[in-house]
Amino acid sequence: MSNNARFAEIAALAGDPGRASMLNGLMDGRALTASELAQLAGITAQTASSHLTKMTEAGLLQVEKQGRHRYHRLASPAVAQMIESIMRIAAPEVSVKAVRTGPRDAALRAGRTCYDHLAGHLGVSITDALIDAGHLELGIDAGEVTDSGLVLFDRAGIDVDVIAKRGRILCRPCLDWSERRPHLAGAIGAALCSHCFDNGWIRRIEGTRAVSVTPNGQRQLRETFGVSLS
Amino acid sequence: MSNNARFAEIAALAGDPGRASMLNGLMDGRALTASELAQLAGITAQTASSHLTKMTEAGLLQVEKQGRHRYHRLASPAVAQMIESIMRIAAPEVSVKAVRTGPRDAALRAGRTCYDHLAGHLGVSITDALIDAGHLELGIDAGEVTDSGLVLFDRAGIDVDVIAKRGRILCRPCLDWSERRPHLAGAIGAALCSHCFDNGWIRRIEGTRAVSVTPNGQRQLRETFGVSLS
DNA sequence: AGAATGCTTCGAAAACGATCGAAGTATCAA
DNA sequence: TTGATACTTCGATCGTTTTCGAAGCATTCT
Repeated sequence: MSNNARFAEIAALAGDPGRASMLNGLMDGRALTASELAQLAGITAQTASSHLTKMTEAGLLQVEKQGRHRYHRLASPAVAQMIESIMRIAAPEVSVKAVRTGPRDAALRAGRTCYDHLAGHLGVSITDALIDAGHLELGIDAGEVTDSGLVLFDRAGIDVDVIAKRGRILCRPCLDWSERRPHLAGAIGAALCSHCFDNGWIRRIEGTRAVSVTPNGQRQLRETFGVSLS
Repeated sequence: MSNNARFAEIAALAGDPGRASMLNGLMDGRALTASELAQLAGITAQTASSHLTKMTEAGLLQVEKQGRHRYHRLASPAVAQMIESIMRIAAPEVSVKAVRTGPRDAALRAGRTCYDHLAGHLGVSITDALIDAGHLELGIDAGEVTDSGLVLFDRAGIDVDVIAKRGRILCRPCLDWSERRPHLAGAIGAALCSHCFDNGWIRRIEGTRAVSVTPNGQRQLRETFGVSLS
């Protein structure tokens, strides 16, 4: 198959509403069953199954069989990045009189996971606080944790040395589609996200990839990282 | 229109072989006419016109009318990045007994432009030379020009200060689909590419985005940047 | 003015892919 | 073993999209 045909094939896979919904649903890095994905996309199990087969064969997804369940997840961070980059083009301009499309959407804008790190107002706020304090440098395409940042993370109980050894880029920016500004991604972004979940600072809003900040989380984020969520 | 529907719409646009060819043809940042794009994609002018209209309406392309010609270009670097990210997923694994699919393909692998910077063996070789000499640090997701690199570029006649002020990321990596390793992109990558063209170090191979290195270019690249093209 | 070029619009034919009901396989539970 | 759940495969239908010939409009050339 020619290179170009394969390009079109991959893009076309993401270009079906049903499949797009499923890919979106997997953007938080979780592995979901075929039924869950079917419901999420609003299609029958048969249709979903056919879609999932195609996407798996094309290398977009990975399946893990576990008893009578089949867990599907994005095949790699590269796939998540592809989805993000499409989302960035697809995200409507944030107009002055932007239509708020409902409470569910508002929650997503407030805070959500993006593959394995934090996004939305929450993610950008944390990122901004780290940059303002000189712990982080972040552009649209590249980023770096400063020495003071390394100290800070270490003090917070996030062992950067261990994380850095996993052969994954430590620190990279990810352009937020709702805020249209970069937030922290990469291994350190993922570690920070886990840390927030593990310590009960944030909690997932059932059935979505939106997250809410607990009162304790709000305090801890302010005290540890200087984050103020307006 | 829901967010998800628009995502699917964008991806579907890239998911047609004809349109994919055209987008690929525009990846070097040039603006091409509708006829050129039609020929490139191997379709009739009518079909191309319909495709181009759709992509322009969706915000993927920009048109510039000039007399009886209509020049089409990618609407933004973000679109180029989206295409790159899809290409990264679509690029077949480089197997040991990879099939060389012809001389035209070989030329592309040897050297080409990628949006506005250099890619292929040429691009990666330059990038490697800069990294080896300590002028550049580059990962898969992030990169930085070192102090010695700044001096080097300045001495070569590339004014980094001026470039840096254009509000574009100075230095970022771009994963090469043929070499599957990062090459230099961002503003400095674009400047370096222009510099090579302007000084006659490289020349575009008519009708493709492949470039050939002139004998003088080969010498200059070696002397200035320590590049050895094997 | 008349002819040629570049491109778009219209309309019809053909191809393709999504969808779901029905039936089949695998796993689990009791 | 029996029944339920999770998922896949098959087959037919139906809607969408691509495609290109033909005709139309705009611009440039002579």
